Amino acid sequence: MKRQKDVPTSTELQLLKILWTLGPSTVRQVHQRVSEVQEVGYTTVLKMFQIMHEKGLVTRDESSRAHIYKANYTEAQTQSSIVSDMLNKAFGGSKSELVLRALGESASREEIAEIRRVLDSLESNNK
Amino acid sequence: MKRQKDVPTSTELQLLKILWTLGPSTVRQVHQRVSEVQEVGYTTVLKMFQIMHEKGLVTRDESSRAHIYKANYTEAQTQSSIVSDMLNKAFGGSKSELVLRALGESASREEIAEIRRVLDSLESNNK
DNA sequence: GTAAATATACGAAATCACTCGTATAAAGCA
DNA sequence: TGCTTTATACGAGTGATTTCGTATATTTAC
Repeated sequence: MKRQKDVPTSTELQLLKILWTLGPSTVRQVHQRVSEVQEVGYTTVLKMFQIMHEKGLVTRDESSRAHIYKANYTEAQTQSSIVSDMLNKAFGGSKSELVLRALGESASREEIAEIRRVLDSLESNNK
Repeated sequence: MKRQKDVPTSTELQLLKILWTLGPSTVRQVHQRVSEVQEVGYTTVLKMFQIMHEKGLVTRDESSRAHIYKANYTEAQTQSSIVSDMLNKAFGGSKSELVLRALGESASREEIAEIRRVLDSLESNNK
């Protein structure tokens, strides 16, 4: 079996997003951010980071008392993993079908134009 | 919180795919299909369908002894749910970023052309 | 220098996904 | 008729995710 690098769960992704925004952060900093939106215990966030650390989703600097956590993959890398996983599981690898479902029903003229620009740029790069 | 209709798990998706291919089927029929690829107990598949029935992912006809299960959503509807869920969780709703990640690195000229055709067709329909 | 605040570690509970074994009932057949 | 096959129901166990409380250590503040 081809072993896909583990895709982060929803909760993990939520925390990673904060790390991508704030940069390397302490648990307290991240907890404060999460708390603006949702009530959650400090130790819950701590535990999540410990687990994410075990999984290799984050690295940490333990040199000060409050450990500093850092995302181990960029947002782009993580998004690529997620899409690739979904492409295999739900679309039989068909990228055009994925795009069709992403846009179907609700694509604005704006969004379509934006995607054309993405295609143009990909095509000129991959000469 | 906006309640997203529940997205099927990987295992559920695997069984749904078989229903989409075979049409309404008994547990035995689906189990036979799954067994071609992977060893799994009959009652495991049965239980999965019972759970999927509770969740509303499938309906069933109980008029004969062997119940006949039927996917409650089309493959296209399910793919749309999955993409929409992912779009929210990982891409902040940005469809163009999703496309970029789906294609980045590994898009063939072929695939890009196919996606252009999808865009053309969407644009002519949504006049 | 002692009390309060703040840090990590750890264990445990709740829930879900997935697995299967066993009980029981219905059908098929010799 | 009675035995084998085949169906559903149900309970339970494992592993992963997410939650938090408590223990303990360190730092800060008075």
